[in-house]
Amino acid sequence: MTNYDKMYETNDKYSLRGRVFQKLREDILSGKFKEHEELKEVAIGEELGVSRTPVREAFRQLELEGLIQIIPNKGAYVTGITAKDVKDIYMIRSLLEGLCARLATEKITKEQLEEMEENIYLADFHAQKGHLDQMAELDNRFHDILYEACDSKLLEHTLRDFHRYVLRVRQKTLATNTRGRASNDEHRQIMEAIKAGDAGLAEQLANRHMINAYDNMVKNGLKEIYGEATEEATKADTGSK
Amino acid sequence: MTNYDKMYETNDKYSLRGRVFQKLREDILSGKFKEHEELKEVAIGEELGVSRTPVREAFRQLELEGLIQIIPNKGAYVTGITAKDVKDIYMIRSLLEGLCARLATEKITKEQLEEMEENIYLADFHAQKGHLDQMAELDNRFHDILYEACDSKLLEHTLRDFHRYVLRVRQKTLATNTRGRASNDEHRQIMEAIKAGDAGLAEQLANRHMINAYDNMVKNGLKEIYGEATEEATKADTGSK
DNA sequence: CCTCGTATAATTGTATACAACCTTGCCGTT
DNA sequence: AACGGCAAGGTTGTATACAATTATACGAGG
Repeated sequence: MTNYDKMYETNDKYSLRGRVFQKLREDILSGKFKEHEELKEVAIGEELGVSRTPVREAFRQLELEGLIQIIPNKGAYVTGITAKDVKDIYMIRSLLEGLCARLATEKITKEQLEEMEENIYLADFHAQKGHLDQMAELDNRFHDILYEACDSKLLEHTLRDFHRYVLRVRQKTLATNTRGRASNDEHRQIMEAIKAGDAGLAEQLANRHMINAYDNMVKNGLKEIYGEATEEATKADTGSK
Repeated sequence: MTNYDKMYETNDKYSLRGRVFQKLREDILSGKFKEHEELKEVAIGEELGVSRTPVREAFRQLELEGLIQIIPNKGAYVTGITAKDVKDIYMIRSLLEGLCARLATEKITKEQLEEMEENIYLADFHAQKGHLDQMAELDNRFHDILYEACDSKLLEHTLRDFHRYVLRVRQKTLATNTRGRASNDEHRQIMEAIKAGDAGLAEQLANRHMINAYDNMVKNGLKEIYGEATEEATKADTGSK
């Protein structure tokens, strides 16, 4: 859950710790740091030109976000995502994105709805052109709009957490053009349901959207990529008891 | 979401930072620190006999758990829970506890089921006697068992976070004997559905259980207690822009 | 009497020094 | 050659010192 207010961002923007935190999160999610890689305080501090203190504090945040795992007196390691984790996240997200869409139907503002339409329109264009990077960006933004529109700081923050968490995996699997197009069609349906004020339908569609996204990932070989991460993770665990 | 592994606990148990973190969390949830109260690093450090460093790191964890809010260069303040927050949490929990019960139906172990039965049996006893403290404790434990039984570290951790978060409120509102008894009856129904292997029913019942709990809170005057927290929170926000 | 500015105190942010712990590799023993 | 202990190096944990920022109080000016 963590916190869910704006202070958070200002906090991250203007303090060294915040900048280190954001940098490291970015690097982990983008895959610059690989799974189970060790993060050393001094090395990162030197690289960013700061002392260990802000680095350590950033580590604590990363740990709470689930991106790294800190083993006392030993080190900080990038956490691995197992195939089961991804499955669980999509199960949870399916329900919560549904709830979010339902709430958004009542609370969405005119501006948000317009940005959504624009987003879908643009995504159509990029789908035709085969611009995968832009597609991914627009997909992120679509869900972000939805999160904002539900008018629940808590739900918004929770969904954002989960969304961020699977970014690493999604980058590899959404990169198929056919799914990108289908996904955008589903976005359109959700948007139309919200526009029509049909909260129940919007919920159902958002629900389904997640399930489809997951099914697609499984089809494209999620198992092969992250299937064996489980053993390594457990191995790391036993080492510290 | 935060992290969801066991290291977490060992981490908290054996390090100063961990102990400070647990102590402060305990104190906030138990109400020793009131809402919007300022937490000063040196004062807490002296009280616990540690330096500022572990206190600061504990603060970062508490912030990520949503229990305090850190305003840069200003201070750390205990976050307030608004009535809307509580409502949102129960909406989310309703879905996720349902999912949890559904999954648990497939995955629950014999030992867990037995502990559940014992829990309900004991709660019946304490309900008769009017032992409110024990009732609350057993209620916590019932849900914990369910979280463990769903066999999803992620869902377990997420639900635990939310559950912890509303503890502050629940302490005051579950303290009515009639609700305690009704709640335990609902627990029994959920348990029986799981025992019978009816995942759909278990999900529905757990779903309903949360809604009932929330409705009861509203009836018992949740609004009056936490209604005005919103203004104070926003006031605190604007001060830092 | 009120307002604004400045100086001082208090508090957090960061850097660094020291302590505790873990890892690693060498060496001696078996 | 294999095993175990011990020492040295490295890494994290904690404490403390210093810098930067913010709050407070006091006084000058209107």
